[in-house]
Order: sequence, then C-alpha cells, then structure tokens
Amino acid sequence: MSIKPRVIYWFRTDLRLHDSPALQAALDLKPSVLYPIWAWDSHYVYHARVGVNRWQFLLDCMNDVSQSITKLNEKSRLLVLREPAVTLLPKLLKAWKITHLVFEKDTDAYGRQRDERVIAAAEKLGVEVITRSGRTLWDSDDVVKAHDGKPTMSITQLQKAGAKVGLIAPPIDTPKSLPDPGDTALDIEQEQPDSKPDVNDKERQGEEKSYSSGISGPNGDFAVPTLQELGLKPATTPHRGGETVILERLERILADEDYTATFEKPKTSPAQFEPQSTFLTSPYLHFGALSCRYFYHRVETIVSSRRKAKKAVSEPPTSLTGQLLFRDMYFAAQAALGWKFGQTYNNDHCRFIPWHLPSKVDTKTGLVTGEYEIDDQAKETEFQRWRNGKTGFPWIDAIMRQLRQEGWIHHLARHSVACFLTRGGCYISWERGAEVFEEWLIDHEAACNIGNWNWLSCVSFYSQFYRCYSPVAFGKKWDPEGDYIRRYVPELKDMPKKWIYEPHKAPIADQKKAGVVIKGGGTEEEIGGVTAYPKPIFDFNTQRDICLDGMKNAYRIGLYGNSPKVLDGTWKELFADGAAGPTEGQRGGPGGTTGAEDADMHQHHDEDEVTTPKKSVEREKRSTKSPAVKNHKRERSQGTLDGAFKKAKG
DNA sequence: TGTGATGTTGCCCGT
DNA sequence: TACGGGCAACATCAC
Repeated sequence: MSIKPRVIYWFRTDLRLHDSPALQAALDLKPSVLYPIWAWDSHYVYHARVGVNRWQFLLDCMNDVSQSITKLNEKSRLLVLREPAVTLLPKLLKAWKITHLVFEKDTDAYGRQRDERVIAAAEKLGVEVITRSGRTLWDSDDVVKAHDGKPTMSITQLQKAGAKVGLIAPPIDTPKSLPDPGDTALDIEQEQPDSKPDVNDKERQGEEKSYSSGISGPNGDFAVPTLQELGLKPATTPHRGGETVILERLERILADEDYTATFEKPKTSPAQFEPQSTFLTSPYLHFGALSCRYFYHRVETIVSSRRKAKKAVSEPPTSLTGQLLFRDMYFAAQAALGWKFGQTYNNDHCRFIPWHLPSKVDTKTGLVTGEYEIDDQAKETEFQRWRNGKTGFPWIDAIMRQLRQEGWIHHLARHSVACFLTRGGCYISWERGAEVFEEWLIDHEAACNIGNWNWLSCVSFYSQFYRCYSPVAFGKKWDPEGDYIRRYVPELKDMPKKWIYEPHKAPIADQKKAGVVIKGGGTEEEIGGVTAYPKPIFDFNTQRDICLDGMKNAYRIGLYGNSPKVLDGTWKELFADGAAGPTEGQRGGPGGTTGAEDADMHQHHDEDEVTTPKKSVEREKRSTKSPAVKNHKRERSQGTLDGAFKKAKG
C-alpha cells in the first residue's frame, strides 16, 4: 500500500513554470496535493545587499508566477510563508504531512549551505528530497567534475567540460495542469529571524514588517508581499519582471532572425537607451523567469537553420549563445570555489593587488566581514563620488546614475565603470565595486557579478591590464553627440558636443551659455545660483600611469589571495618600490591594511588636486633608456598607455 | 622551459 | 568610414 505523495514545491530562483526540470520532477510524482511555496529568506531581506529596484523585480516575478499557477488550477497560487526555510520547513513538512520536498538546485555559496541544512532536516523527518539542476545550461557541479574539480576560467575550458557532461537538456513544456494545494491551515510557532545587521536599512522609509504579522502575512492569506510591507521606498526602475513579460519579449527577439543569428555583444552600444541595444534578458535569467536552456535552444535552432542555408551567423563567445556560455562559466567557477570566489583573501584564483579600500577579514573564518579599511580618506571620497555618479567624468557618471536609477546598464558600460574604479583609474578594490553592483543591479547574479569584477580588475579570468578603458574615448566611440550623458547627467544637457565628455575643459563662457558651472567636488547642486557639475576627481592620464605601474609591479610580484604572505600580512614587505596602492608605511594586515588607524599615514589631499605619478623603479629605468620618450607624450586628453611608451623599443 | 596564436568587446593613427 | 598596425604586454595552449 503506497501513500499518495503530498508535495511541497519550493520556489527559489526559478520563478517560472516553463522548462523547469524541478517542477517537472514534482509533477512526475503524481502528487495528491502540491503546495507551491516561497520561504521568505531573512538573508535576502537583511544581510544581502538588495536595492529597492531588485526587490520590485523579484515581487513582479513572484506575482506573475502566482497568477500563472492560478491559471492552471484556480485553487492554487504561490504561498509566501514569512519565515526562513531552515527553520520553517521542518515545521511545515510535519504540519502539512508532506512526503516529498522538491526544489531547484542552487550552487551559490549561501544557497548551498542553506539547502544542506534543509535537506538534513527533511531527511530526518523521513521526507524525500528531490532536487534538479535548472539554473544553468549544464549542472555546474557536473561541469566542475568534468574539469578535474577545478573552476572553469575560460570559455574554451567551459565548452570542453560541458561537452564531457553531455548535451544541453532540451526544454520541457509548461505543465497543462497543476494538482490542488492541500489545506493551508497552520498551527505552528513562527520563529522570527535576527534582523541585525540590516544592510538594506537605508533603502527603507517605513518599518520593516516581513515577519511581524505572522507566517501567513498581514492578511493571513500567504500573499506576495508589497514593497510597503518591507518598509521600502518606491522603486525607480522602468523594468518590470515576470515570466509572462519575458516569454513575450523573447518571441519578439527571435522573430528578428538576423538580430538573433548575427548578434555580436561587442558590437552592441552601451550608450543606447529607450530602447537599449540589447533585450535585457539578464534579470529574468537571474530570477529564473526565463530558462537559459530554453533561450539557448531557441537561438540554436535559428542559427543552425541559417548555417545550413549558408547565411551569416555569429559564433561564441560573442554570439547570443556565447553570452549564456559565459554565464555557465562563472557559475561553474563559483561552484568550485564557494565563498572564497567572492573575495581576494584566501582565494587561490585571485591575484593579490594592493588595492585601496581593501576588505576587512575575519581570520578565524577566513571570510571577509563586509566592512573595509579606509587606508586613505581621499580614496574613500573617490569611491563615494564614483558610487554617486559625481566623478566629474560625465561618461562614468551617466552610467553610475543609470545604474542607480534603473538597475540595469549595458555590459560594456559595466566594463567602463569597473575598469575605472579598479585598475584603470582609482585603484580601489574590486570588492567595493562588486558590492555596489550587488546592491543596485536588478540582474545581480553573484557568480556573474563576481566573475566580471574579477575579469575587469584583472585579478582573474583576464590579465591584459594594459587594455584600459578611457572614460572619454570609449564613450565617444559609441555616442559622439553625448546624448546618453545628456539623458542621465542633466546638468550637462546644454553643454556643446565639443566639451560634453570633458566639461572641465570648457571655457567659462561656454559653461555659462550651457547654464552650468564646472566646479567643486559634487557636494553642491548649485554654486552662485548656477547648476554645478564637479571637476574630475583626478587627471585621468596621470592616474592611469600610476595604475599601470602598480599593476605591472603587482603582477611581477605575483601574489595570490592564498599566498602565505597575504594570509599573514607580510605581503607589504614586497611592495617597497612605490607601486600604487595602500602599501606605504608600516601598515599591512592579512589581505588588507589592518592598523590603518595610524593617522600619520593618511595623506589627506584636496579633492581638486591632481596626484603626482609615482614611478616604479622599473619604469624609471626604462624611461632613462630613451629620453626622447619624455617629450613625446600624446595629447593629455586622449592619451593612452601608448603615448608614454612610444618609441621606447627603438 | 621555445614559439606563435589566441584570448568576448582599448586607443590612436594612418590609409 | 572601416580596417590594420603599433603600442607594451598578460596567461595559456598547441605544436
């Protein structure tokens, strides 16, 4: 005699009904009842950096999937239970007499830990747990296994490992019907999670009430929460989530066969807006409203039929499918490295560069604490001005403001601002930048975000640090008129094209005509009754030289996050040659610069002051070898590394 | 312990 | 206007 299965389907980052291997596994059980639930996770509410725009996108996806469930069974909908899964599920499994718990596998470091605890608790209660990989093209753990347990560090590696794992699973149809949910009456005690520290507190305008009205929410109906319930400010993004939205948009993308089959990412513009140059599928992929395998196969079908017809097609890595391969590469890298993927300290795949504003480390756990050292107050100011879109470089500021406002920026725009914050400008830790993106991006995916910051800062995946994005030239290439800047930096909307990328060079008369004064550090909106836009935080060309010297030196020294000298803090001895970074004086702790309270070491300088380049020993030697170099610098405005080294060989 | 090609997307100049 | 060379230089991989 077998008991009819009573199943909980636990939704997580798979907010869709189509092509869901885990949901299919649940339905294959032929359950007598199926409870579609969401366990409200306090980690996401309080401890992960989640801005209001991503909250709204998540709630959109939840509402949409709930409505889709109801369309298949009018008695059913998404049941949102206000308690974290780890404490909630053991009680729930008992209360609802559950036989099977089914969910999609999560290879994020946090997700894995949470799921291990849930699985252990469920199995102790005799509940069968079924998980399926569904977030990536291939199961990331399988990819790692096929790659000898190592993280995949290039697309070729991913493709080779993927081929060993097997074919990318074909898509699964949306179910035609869903079982009834069982009785939702609940008589269990709610355990309220610890809300401290609440890193998202600054996003709130009211009281955070995620857990205060009980497990079933303020109306006792397990409804999807509102931003209000979370005490959050209204969202500012125009982008809305949901499986329905993206499936419709996907058809529009695929209907344009030329676009789909010849897509090349580097040829899409970071400066285009309304509409953007790409179709913005990333946040839907993140929340699982769109299946990456479904997307992949639909594109592949079009591409292969065109290939047969001998029509032009693009290929990975720049093609649409190539973009999905990169996503899998980062997921498999994270699956192999776990928590340390997200930090420099103790990370054997992350180069150690003595960045400014390094993360504080808890040497007991080996993990970063979420705080950072302010090794130099001027660098903290630069960081805040970068974050707030007030660097005085309009291209950078426009991108950062679009990010904050809309929660999405083009991939190349991410490159530009990431390079600028780290190796090609401020020389500030990539971990600071990754945190800002984590908070503001609606498509924030830990694996991809960390991977891309690693890439751009040249600590991992990529090493051609001499390829440096100019905050002036790169934007101009895409948008010579400066329309993108005018849109997101309205202070400069009337600035002539000639000065739009470098308004501090505009004559006072032109500034006056444009109704803006280029002055100050971005703290004042108006100066003398005129709209103000800040002066640049530094002279870019000078700063780029400092960065290049620093990178060259750090590469030469060749430390990684797990090098003994990084772990014990003695790394600083190796950086006595004046390379950029917080390496001077006697400071230097594990992974960073503990002991920064030594006030004498803080060289506070005026915001408008231009820093003098510190040449490394190596660099000096090369310069003296060819004195002609000094008189052969290019125009400061457009300079690249070429200028400084031109003819150095001959 | 070589050599040359390749690597998702630099910039500038010359043709 | 699109493309290739030069710039100085990184890691990895096939040979």
